[in-house]
Amino acid sequence: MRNKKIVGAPSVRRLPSYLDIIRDYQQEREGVEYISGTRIARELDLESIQVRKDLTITGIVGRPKKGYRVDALVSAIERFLSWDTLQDTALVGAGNLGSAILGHREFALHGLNIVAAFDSNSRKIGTKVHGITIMSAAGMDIQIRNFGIKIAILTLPPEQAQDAADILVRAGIEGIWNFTTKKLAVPDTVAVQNEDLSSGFALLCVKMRTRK
Amino acid sequence: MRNKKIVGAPSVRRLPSYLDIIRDYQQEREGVEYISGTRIARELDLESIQVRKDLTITGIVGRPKKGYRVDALVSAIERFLSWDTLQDTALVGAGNLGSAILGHREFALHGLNIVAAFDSNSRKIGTKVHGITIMSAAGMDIQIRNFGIKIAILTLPPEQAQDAADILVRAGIEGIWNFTTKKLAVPDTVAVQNEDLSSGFALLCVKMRTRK
DNA sequence: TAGATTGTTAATCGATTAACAATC
DNA sequence: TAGATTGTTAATCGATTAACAATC
Repeated sequence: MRNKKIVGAPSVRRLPSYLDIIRDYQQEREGVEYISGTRIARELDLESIQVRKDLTITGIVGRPKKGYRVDALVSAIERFLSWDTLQDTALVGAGNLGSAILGHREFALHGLNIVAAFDSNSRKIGTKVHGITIMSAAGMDIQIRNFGIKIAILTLPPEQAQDAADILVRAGIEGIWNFTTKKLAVPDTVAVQNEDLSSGFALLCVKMRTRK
Repeated sequence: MRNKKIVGAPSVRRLPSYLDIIRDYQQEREGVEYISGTRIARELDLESIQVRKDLTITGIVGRPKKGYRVDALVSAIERFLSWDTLQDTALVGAGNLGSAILGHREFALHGLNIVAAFDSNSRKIGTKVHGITIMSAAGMDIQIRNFGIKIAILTLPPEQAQDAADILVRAGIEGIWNFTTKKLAVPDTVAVQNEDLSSGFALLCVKMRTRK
């Protein structure tokens, strides 16, 4: 039987923010060995029990009264998220959003390493965006196989999303971070994470209305 | 007593995707009067009961056997999200991510109208990004009052986030869409929606690992 | 030691799903 | 009419929070 220990999505989503806090703490107070769940919770305005519960999924074990070893905790979170080695990634669609993602330096702290970028617009091909040369979408499958890339970021017009996904899957991609509004049809061996920017804005609008 | 009917965040988050589907349908089959929850669910790979339940929060009433009136449904969702009139918004921080948001045309379909953009980098001030002139952050409070802007998008370096938030609150901002990693301290009359891009990537990484 | 913190087990809360009568 | 769909009420599932013993 499989290691079918299922972890909750909300917990996984909070881990990156914990990681940021812990690293800040590590830098501010160099040499400090322990950080408590209570402190992480305070910084993020959460309940400490939630932080402790979330951290258990990484396998970290703390010490009563002291907290968690700072370096061990960073390692545990990184390992759990597979961020201990940078994930080589391809960006597909170098428009506004794609370019912004290419230039978002903070992603390097979160395990993301974009090694190739593709676009079908011939005027963009060969140009550099934030240090990465844009390549033709025509040779995408070969390049992805050559680089051995397993993750793709989809930031192209919705009409092209499914075609691109098909090519990516055939090229051996195992995970797609989908910023388009289109639902993708892929084999269930391929993980898809849909990112819908407007859902957050919708929530903000409703919060504002109910606050009055 | 207040109209304290609290609606769930997950339901609100799904509404924009329903809106997209319904509008597509409206365009593809012009003149069609009804769309069923079943159909929306199929497009998005959800359960139809979930779609029906979500739609009730907008106040829409459907007709058994037929579904929901297409135009009434669009209106109901838009009204519920306050997207029936475009929300005038200020963008604070015209870096990579900020510029991408300025150029993201799809937001206009989701109630978002960016009417002013600010940056503290003097080399950017006065230049145009996607048709919007970047203004000096120094005069931000006055401009925001003049424009009567109630929503701000925060896309600047984390160190500057709290200071900017303080200015925005004093300038009469009622909602902040926060793309920085910093937790903001604001009066509880001000709504804040935190957007953490790396949380989605974390989830993708974990999905990929547990899929093998 | 006393007080703070962890980690486990139980209780609560909220969201999703199921069942089904009402309806066109 | 028969079959599809809505909307309501109940059941299930999962996430958050509470309580508390163990520990350093």
